[in-house]
Amino acid sequence: MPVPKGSSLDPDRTRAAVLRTAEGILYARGLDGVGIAELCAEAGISKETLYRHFGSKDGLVRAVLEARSDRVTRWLARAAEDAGDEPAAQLAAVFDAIGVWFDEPGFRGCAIVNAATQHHTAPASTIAARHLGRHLDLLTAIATRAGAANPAALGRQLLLLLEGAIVVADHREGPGTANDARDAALALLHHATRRRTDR
Amino acid sequence: MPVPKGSSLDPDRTRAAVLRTAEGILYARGLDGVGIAELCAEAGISKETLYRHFGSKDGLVRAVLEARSDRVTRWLARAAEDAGDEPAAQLAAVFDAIGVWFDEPGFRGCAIVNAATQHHTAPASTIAARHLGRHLDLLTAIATRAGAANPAALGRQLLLLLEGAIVVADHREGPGTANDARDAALALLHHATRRRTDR
DNA sequence: TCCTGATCGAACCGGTCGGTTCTATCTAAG
DNA sequence: CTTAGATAGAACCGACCGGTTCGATCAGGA
Repeated sequence: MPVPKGSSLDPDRTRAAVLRTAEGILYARGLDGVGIAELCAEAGISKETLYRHFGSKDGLVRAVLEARSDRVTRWLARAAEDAGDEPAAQLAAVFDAIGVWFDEPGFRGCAIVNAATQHHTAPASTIAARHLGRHLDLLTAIATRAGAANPAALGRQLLLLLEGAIVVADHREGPGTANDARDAALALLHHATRRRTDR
Repeated sequence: MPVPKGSSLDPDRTRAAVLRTAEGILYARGLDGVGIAELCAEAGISKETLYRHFGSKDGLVRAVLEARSDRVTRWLARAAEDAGDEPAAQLAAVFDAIGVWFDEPGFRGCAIVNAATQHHTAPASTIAARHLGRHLDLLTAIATRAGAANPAALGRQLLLLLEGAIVVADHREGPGTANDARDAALALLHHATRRRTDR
């Protein structure tokens, strides 16, 4: 038996389920590649219910992107944590994690960056800027713990590798992109933490 | 006096002008952000003329992206050539060139990659893969001339920096992105060409 | 028991889309 | 001069869009 017409058993559960469904479809087909009618049908709710929950398609997109950014950020931070206390190991773990992601079926690049590319305006662009900032924070923290001479600069360089790897993995063949990024990241880390007397 | 109704003075000129106009609008507003009616109006041609020249909106997009890829590729290669014979100087020149590009008003990231992100299908994705391959060729050539131990690997790493810089410059504030990429690129070059005995 | 509110399903709205076709008109070649 | 081809401009097509509204239906609380 499908869903009856009356009140849902749990509004928060419904909302979360809608977000999860919409996230998958919007990621796979793009922000403009799917209409709200189809999103509602896939999520099993009516347009009126979606409208009350999210106000508009833009509101739904905003909620989806924010949830996704939160989850990705936690996922990367967790990957670093689980790699132990060595900064170099943490950095390698981050790039190994995205390597696994690249190989997953349906990989289409970073959903938040893609959204900002499609709608170069709020809310997507705002969320994307914050999303990159979160990645930068993680990488800069690793650079700091590694004792880099200029942790902020190294963090920004590592961010370039992270985002570049996602773009290249999305638009080019070849499974080695994450490994290339990891090698480059470790080389930069090594370079930035090298003692002056080693030169 | 606008354009009369009869045959154009030069079909090739007209086609090139349409491509130039369409490229600017499609880059600024996105593939789905503008209809062919507006493109025709801006280019000063009728829909029927555009249809005969390009067959469809997809055909127009393909022609625009191919022209853009050709031009960008020549522009980067020229930047490297003009920097002299030193591989390190050529590499720095490439990233300095994109730094100038980042600061131009209306910068919106790489038009080809953006298009492939919006329409994750042919022709955009095909052209994007080839576009990245062209960049890779240029960077690998520099790595080879620099005497890198593994020029192919270094080229791929440099490509990550190039594409990452474009993405970060597009979606984050701050004017130093190209400099960060250049510094990282030179560090990687240095690392890859370092003699074993220097370690 | 009887409301109140949430929900579905469907119809509807104005607008835009890519694409097609028609006619009047102009140019350039024969 | 004649004619074949290219063009502008406009109407038109079916489809889809995001968003709104309405009635029927159902659950849970008073």
